[in-house]
Amino acid sequence: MTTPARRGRPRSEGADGRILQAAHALLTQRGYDRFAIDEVAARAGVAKTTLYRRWPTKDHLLVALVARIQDEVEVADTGDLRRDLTVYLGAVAHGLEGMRRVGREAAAADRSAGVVAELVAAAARHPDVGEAVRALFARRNTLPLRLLDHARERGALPPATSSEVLFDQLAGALYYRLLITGAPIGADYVEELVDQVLTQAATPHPERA
Amino acid sequence: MTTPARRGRPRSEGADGRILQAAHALLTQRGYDRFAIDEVAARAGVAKTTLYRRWPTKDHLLVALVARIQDEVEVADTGDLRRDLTVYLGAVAHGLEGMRRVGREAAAADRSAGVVAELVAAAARHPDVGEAVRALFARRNTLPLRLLDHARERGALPPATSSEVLFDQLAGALYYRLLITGAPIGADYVEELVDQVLTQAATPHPERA
DNA sequence: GTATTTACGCTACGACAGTTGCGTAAATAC
DNA sequence: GTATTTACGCAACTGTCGTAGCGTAAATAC
Repeated sequence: MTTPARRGRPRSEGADGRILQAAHALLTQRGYDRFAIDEVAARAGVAKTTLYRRWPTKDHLLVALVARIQDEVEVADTGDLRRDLTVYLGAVAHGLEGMRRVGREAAAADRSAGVVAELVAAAARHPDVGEAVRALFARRNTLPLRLLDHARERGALPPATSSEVLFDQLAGALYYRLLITGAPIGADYVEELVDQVLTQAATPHPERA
Repeated sequence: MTTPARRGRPRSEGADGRILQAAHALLTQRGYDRFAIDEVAARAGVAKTTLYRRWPTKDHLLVALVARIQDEVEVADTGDLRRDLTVYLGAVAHGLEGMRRVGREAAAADRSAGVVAELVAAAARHPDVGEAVRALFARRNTLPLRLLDHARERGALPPATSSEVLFDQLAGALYYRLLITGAPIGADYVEELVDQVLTQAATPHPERA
């Protein structure tokens, strides 16, 4: 992994790290719309132009920050689908509730989707940011998707079940509440959601002749 | 509904309409981040300050626009749940795909969530905008929720089913794909989604002793 | 050594959101 | 009529994102 000895002046050692660190501090303190790029640059001890050479817009910087913050969510595959799903989705929901409070006084505790909404908008504004965000989520979702695959293989889900669609249902419900309805997504809701999906999947009833 | 004869100079007749019309035209032409408030005011023939007296931020104006654009989605309750859901969600998905293209050259056709993403961000930035958006969706969702209630009552869904949670699953899947994964939400996907939810709900299988 | 390449810091600038202050217009209250 | 209240238009201003130009610093190529 040695650098192949580029041509001109090398990039300032550690500037990236100092910028991200300063940006992270300001983001968590004030939120996305109330911190200025100029201030990030000043705190990091670099010129604003240097920052822009690395991240061409504030939106790009945001993705880099979120990708950094986002801690990996553990995925246990114990064979108890209900339990595994509840644990996993509970962790996701908890993480999202945390994102909600980034840059707000805890007292606020309103129903805003916070920084996740900004991330979504950033992805919509710039194609390359969108690509990066989608890659982030694709990577994050591989393990839970595999969890559903295994469940289907061992007969815990109907054989015709599509893991992708089922995952859309589960994750979608959480993001829908976070971003659209603003409804809370606590542990109790996650349990109800998983319960309903799996109970549905196990209870026969009329219709569908 | 006669005006109670207010005190001072009345608001300029029709200014609201002209502003909204001008803003709508610019929004559909260029998209949210590439049209300027100054330009809207100029086209509407009012001073910028007059516009700001009505909508305190660009985000507020956006909600007013979307609320205006959003056509009511028909909800048929024929007794055939699968069909009714497919039709309803198909219309919603079609509307969302339309929102995706607002302000973009048709050629682009990328995976951006477009104006919906901006709406979500606007809701996250201002508490009152969030309130308005949530009211918009609550109103929009009453009929489909009733549809699910009826289905449960006549035994087409398990009696323990929560309409709210089920609706989160369905609508959530669509918005999740629109806003997060960028995956298409065409008629084929809607059919697969409804099919899977209802097939799950009708097919017994092991697990859940 | 000199030439070249790439990054840096700095200053100035353009575009746009949103604000402020002020003079004026259009209504009601008396 | 005059006083009061509310809206309007206009112009100037601030804050912030992002860009452009330029001189300089630190590396490699020869």
